[in-house]
Amino acid sequence: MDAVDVLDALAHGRRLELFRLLVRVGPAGLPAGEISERAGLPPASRNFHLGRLEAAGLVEKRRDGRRVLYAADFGRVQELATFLVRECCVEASEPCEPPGCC
Amino acid sequence: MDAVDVLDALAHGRRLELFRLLVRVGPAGLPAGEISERAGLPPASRNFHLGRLEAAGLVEKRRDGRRVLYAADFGRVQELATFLVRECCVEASEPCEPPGCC
DNA sequence: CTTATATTTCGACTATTCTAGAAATATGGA
DNA sequence: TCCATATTTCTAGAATAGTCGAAATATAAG
Repeated sequence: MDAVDVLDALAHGRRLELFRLLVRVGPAGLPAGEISERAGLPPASRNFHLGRLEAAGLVEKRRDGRRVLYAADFGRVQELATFLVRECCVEASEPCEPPGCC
Repeated sequence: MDAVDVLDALAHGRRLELFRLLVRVGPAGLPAGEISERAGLPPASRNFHLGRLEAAGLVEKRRDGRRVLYAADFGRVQELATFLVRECCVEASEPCEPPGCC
């Protein structure tokens, strides 16, 4: 996993909004058109951002007739969090007690 | 918490490297000069990036004599992860089973 | 006060990302 | 095939972020 790609994909107001929308909707996902409506994004911008989320592995797309559905990939977030603190305190001189760490 | 700020702060190769360095070192932190050495970053760039991490609440700085020590704030990462999937599947039509979610 | 060391701020240049209209492509139905 | 609808790709200008040398600022010790 390239953590920078995942973080970069989420580090944008529009994309964070899109991702959280898909998280709320669940595995069923939403068609691209409805995503545009609900997020107030023109098709070109919507595709630009969904494309980055997809490249980072945060959303998956599948075709359903003439529509394309996008859905969030939840596991990716968990992976990310564990990666960030993976080597916590390995170089620390004193024992490490902060919460969410070791 | 402004999740975009936290994500944006981490969504950069240099900054991710800096943060993980401070995570490894633990709460004791490192002086700015040593951070420059270990990360191979000139002072101006180092400060630019540490400043963004600090603004996002991911690192804290404290003065120690003529040095300034930077240390990671671990809790922030946990907060971030729970925020990202907080409203998971609240709009889903079918029950939601993916791992790391509901 | 003067000097040496550590860190921060300034400034200008380069590179990347965002945005969205318009054109192109794909699908399904009559 | 022809048409309507859904989505993607193209394109170029605007906005934002990154880089780092050099100057400015802070701190401690003699």
